Amino acid sequence: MKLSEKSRSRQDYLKAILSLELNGAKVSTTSISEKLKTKPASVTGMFKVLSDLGLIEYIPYRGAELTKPGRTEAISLMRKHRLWETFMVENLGFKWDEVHEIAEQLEHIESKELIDKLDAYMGYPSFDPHGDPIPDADGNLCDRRKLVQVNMLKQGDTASVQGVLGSSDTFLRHLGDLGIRLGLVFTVMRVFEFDGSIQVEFEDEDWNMKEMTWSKKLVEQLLAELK
Amino acid sequence: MKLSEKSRSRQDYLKAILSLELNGAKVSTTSISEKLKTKPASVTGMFKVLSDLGLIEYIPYRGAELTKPGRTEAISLMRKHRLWETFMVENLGFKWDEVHEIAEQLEHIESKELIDKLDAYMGYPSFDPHGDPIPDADGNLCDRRKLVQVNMLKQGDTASVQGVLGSSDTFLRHLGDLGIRLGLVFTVMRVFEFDGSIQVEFEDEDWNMKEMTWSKKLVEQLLAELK
DNA sequence: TTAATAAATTAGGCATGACTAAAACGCGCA
DNA sequence: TGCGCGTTTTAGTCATGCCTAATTTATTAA
Ligand SMILES: [Mn+2]
Ligand SMILES: [Mn+2]
Ligand SMILES: [Mn+2]
Ligand SMILES: [Mn+2]
Repeated sequence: MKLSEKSRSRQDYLKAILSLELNGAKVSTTSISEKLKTKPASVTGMFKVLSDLGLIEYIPYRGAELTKPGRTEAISLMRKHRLWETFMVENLGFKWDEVHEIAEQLEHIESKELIDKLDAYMGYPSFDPHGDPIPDADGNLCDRRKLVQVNMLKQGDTASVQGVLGSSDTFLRHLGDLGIRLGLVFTVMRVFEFDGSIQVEFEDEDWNMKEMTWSKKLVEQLLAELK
Repeated sequence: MKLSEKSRSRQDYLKAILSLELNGAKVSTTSISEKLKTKPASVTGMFKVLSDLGLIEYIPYRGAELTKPGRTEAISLMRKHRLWETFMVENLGFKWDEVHEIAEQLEHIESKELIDKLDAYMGYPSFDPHGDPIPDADGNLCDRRKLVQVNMLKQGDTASVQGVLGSSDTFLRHLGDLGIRLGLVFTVMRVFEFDGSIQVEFEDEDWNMKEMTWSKKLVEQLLAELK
């Protein structure tokens, strides 16, 4: 077995494992195969490779866990992913639903100098366009901003959109269609118990006050910061 | 054979073929294998693949030639390579000898939107940090700036450093060691017939006039624009 | 305690893109 | 015309990472 080899595939597995661990979920071959759109049998094979490389602790039929080096690598990938996303949105003018797939590629560029200089160039941002925290150059990961799901808000609350749960492009695109963007300040006018939807009021791009009703499904995935 | 597949390997072959064609050299399996640090037998294999994909015209024992689609793809790679190099030097503060290897990775990122927005962000630069022209979004490649090799200059000529021949990192690093950078304005004081070296005068970073003797090997690879 | 079921692993293949060694080719020169 | 040598291709392997199908294991319910 050739040690010390990096590869896009291995790195995507490490990232997927980290993501499940951060959610407190069990890292099974099935859960990983769903995330990466492969098959459980393929995951078993990769678990062996990563285990031989010392990047995960793998007990057959029991699941996997990142080792110190594995976690370091995974966090570095997360850092790169989020910094590139931030660059694309803040500097290049992409919308927040357009950058995930491209960052999925950019995160594999091997150069610590590059990512650290990009970080400095942007002034060391703390959060990516989806509200997720960006690990610093030493791999320190701060908590997600103390945000609340919008469905927890009560009538009269004023808050600003600061993130989303998950990273579904269709959801982000839907938000875009409705004119919901990061930083949008809105006030909860009414909460409908019947279907869990809420009526909100906010200023649109043309400075006009606008009323809108957000569905239960939408507000459950939308994160905001209370004013 | 799975058509329509992109891959880093195939793309590097296309770039290597384009580079040889632009130099007017014959595209043989040996020449490509030297450029890519593979073996001629491997090149034969890849020539077949690229030929099946319609990206090159390949006649066994005769060599290869880019087709229209192949050339388009290769020029797009060249565009991406040079734009990323420019970004790293102009925006991130890299030196011109540090960016080639990283651009070798970045050029494979698949996203026309990304590279076009990066191009716009930088104000549509025409030349990369090594003086090479950057193809535009439609694949139009203008000529290299009409530069002269420094060994062709005569006593009393004043010129500015605008590029290098080839892309050897050791050469670029050597230039850096001597304080020779893009845009440096210098005057030829003497030309030594004996060994082809020339004595020049220029202002260093601290605004002091500085004299230096450049070797024949150095000035042959250094390109400048006459004032 | 055992049987059924769901999850995970093994076995066997395939595609890509490298490699080495051996055979075939093509071109210049006698 | 034909020989010789350097170039190129072919043949056969290997590593990676994916797949499907068959088998094994863990867990849960009877
Ligand atoms: Mn990725
Ligand atoms: Mn993100
Ligand atoms: Mn490359
Ligand atoms: Mn260049």
